[in-house]
Amino acid sequence: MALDLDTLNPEQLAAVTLEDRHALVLAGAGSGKTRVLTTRIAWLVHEGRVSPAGVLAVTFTNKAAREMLARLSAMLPVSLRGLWIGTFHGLSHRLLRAHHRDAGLPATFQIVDAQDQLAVVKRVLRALGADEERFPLREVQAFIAAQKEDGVRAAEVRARDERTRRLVEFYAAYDETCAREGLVDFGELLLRACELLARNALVREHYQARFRQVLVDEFQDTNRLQYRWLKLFAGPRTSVFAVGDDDQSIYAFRGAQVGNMAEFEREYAAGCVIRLERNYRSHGRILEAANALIRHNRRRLGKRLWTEQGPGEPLRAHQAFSDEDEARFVVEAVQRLAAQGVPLGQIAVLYRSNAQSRVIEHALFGAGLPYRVYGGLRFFERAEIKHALAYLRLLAVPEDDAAFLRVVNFPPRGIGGRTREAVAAQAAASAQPLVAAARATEGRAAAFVALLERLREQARGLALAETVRHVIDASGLAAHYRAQRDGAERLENLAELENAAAAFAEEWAATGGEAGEDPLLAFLAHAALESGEHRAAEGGEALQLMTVHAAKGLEFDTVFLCGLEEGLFPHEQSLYEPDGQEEERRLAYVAITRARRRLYLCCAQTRRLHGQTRWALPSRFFDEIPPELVQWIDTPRPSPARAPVRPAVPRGAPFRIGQNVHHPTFGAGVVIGAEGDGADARVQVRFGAAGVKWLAVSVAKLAPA
DNA sequence: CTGAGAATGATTTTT
DNA sequence: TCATTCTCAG
Repeated sequence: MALDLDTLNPEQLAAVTLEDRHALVLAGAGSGKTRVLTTRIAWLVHEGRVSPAGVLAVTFTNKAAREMLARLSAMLPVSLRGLWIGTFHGLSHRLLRAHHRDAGLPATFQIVDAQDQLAVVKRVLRALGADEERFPLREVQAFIAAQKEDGVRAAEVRARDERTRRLVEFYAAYDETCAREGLVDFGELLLRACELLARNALVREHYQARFRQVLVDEFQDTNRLQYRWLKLFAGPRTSVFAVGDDDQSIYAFRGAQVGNMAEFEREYAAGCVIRLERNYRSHGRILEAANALIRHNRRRLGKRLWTEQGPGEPLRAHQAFSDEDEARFVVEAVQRLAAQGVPLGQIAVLYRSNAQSRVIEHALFGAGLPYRVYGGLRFFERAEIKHALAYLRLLAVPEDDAAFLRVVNFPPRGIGGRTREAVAAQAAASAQPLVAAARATEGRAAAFVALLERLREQARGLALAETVRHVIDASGLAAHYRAQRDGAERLENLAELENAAAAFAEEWAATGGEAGEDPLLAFLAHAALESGEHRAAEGGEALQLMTVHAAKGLEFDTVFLCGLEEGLFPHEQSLYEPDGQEEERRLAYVAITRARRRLYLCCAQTRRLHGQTRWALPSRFFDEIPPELVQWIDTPRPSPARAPVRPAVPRGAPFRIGQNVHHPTFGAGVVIGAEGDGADARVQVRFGAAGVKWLAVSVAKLAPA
């Protein structure tokens, strides 16, 4: 695959060969987005407009970064050394390793994933004697992560109430702990990188002068911090090429700001917005359904997909009596398709929430149909892997308290809470890391430290994979799992970790790595930043089961979309979130646009959820798809959904639950409750910063938003 | 310190 | 319903 511009459509070509300026590319589903992005880079380099070292290409996933790099290497005969391509986190990590002193980090700083972060938060809350009833662990963690995603440090949080002030204290203490122990969480990677660039003019100017072309993929998923990150890398002579699709923004709950697209257009790309609306994936009816559905969203930049393929088959819809019947319907339809020769790997079953997979799996298993479920724990997130990694971290950084606590008693060696508390108290009193305090004790804790020191001594001079092997054996992990009845799989995973280390070391040697860096440190960072793909791969012999979120970016010949019911999809939780309904609709849009040829839409009248049987109406999304596109199977078309899950506001009240509203003082909010009617009507509204408030409809200047 | 039962709470999760 | 987390007795 050389650099081939002839097969690009006019819009793609315009984007690829755009003059040197900022641009926003609105790339619809299946419009050849990745191809445009990679061809753009190849074109810039090929034309001599930029050297590979002048390119910064940012993605969200490692998979996307790898794919872009692979395509680029195929298109360009030149060495791509010096090209910075990777995830926001991977690139931030690279920057921070190179400038750790300027960033105020130890050379051996460790990356903690969400799991590790939770453990640190827990430790901090315990140390502060926090009321864990009032401040659940997960909420505190979410608060800290959300603040970082917004680029806000503890000292900068505008705390209006007592509760927030307390949360800020936890946030500050958490950051202090991380700083003391040399730990950096995902948000911190980006925040530190931003602060480094913002404060250090020398570093900033160096990178701004170097990167003449900045390209961003999946721009609709960027959060506030990532937007800032991009602005800091983009100097006065840099062109930013942002590619995204506001209609596929489905990660607001993780801090993504769809508004970044409009903001970017205003701030950078004014007058240079290119729309890729020609779709190469789906048949006409599927696109029409998607277009019709998404038109119900109000906040859009606007886009309408089209295709030169014919209309194709009608969409098929089915309302089953129960979730089990729904699963049976899927199984029977899949069997018919399989009999027609459709490969199972080209069929996907999508659902809103993971809990739905159980029933479907059960039915598939009963029918003997092979399937693969995506989601769940990934390789580097498995307990046995995290344990092994903790030992490795302790080799690299003895003073890593988080790692210490994880394995001090694993495998069990009789060091319980009592001993740990004593060691922790000693460490706190002498302002030392836990290892140092433990070394000074008599007994088991000291013996553990001796074990660590022995391991470190023995690992000296060993290759990375040998070190991993040695640690697994000499730490007692291998023996522990060997003795367990169901430890075989865990042992296999540990063996796989050794393989992963070997593969990593080889890759490391081939690319040279960063000068002077320790391969063990690099491997640990790799493990944290790339927790192992668990997303679907093309082909295969098995049916693919996954959430709609996990399906983003993928495509299948046939898609079954299950559980299209009010309360499930759109999910009832979304009623309480600002713009929740629109996000759910975008999610449905993503689901629909995954299908190439056949799309089945399923719902059930009853569903077992949390042990109870619940009744549900067909999703409102059915009403938003033109009926002439849909063929109902075995079911007369159900009556329109309309009725909300919760009772609506009493008669005559102008607001419905789930509705977005605006208040002159509190700003944007969403109606989450109501009582009374007429002159007494009151509504409960959740505002962003101001929190939840009850407002009298007749008094408050509340307007629909 | 450890294992067994109770309590809990339960969308989505690229890094 | 069910999986994970927490508490308490041995």
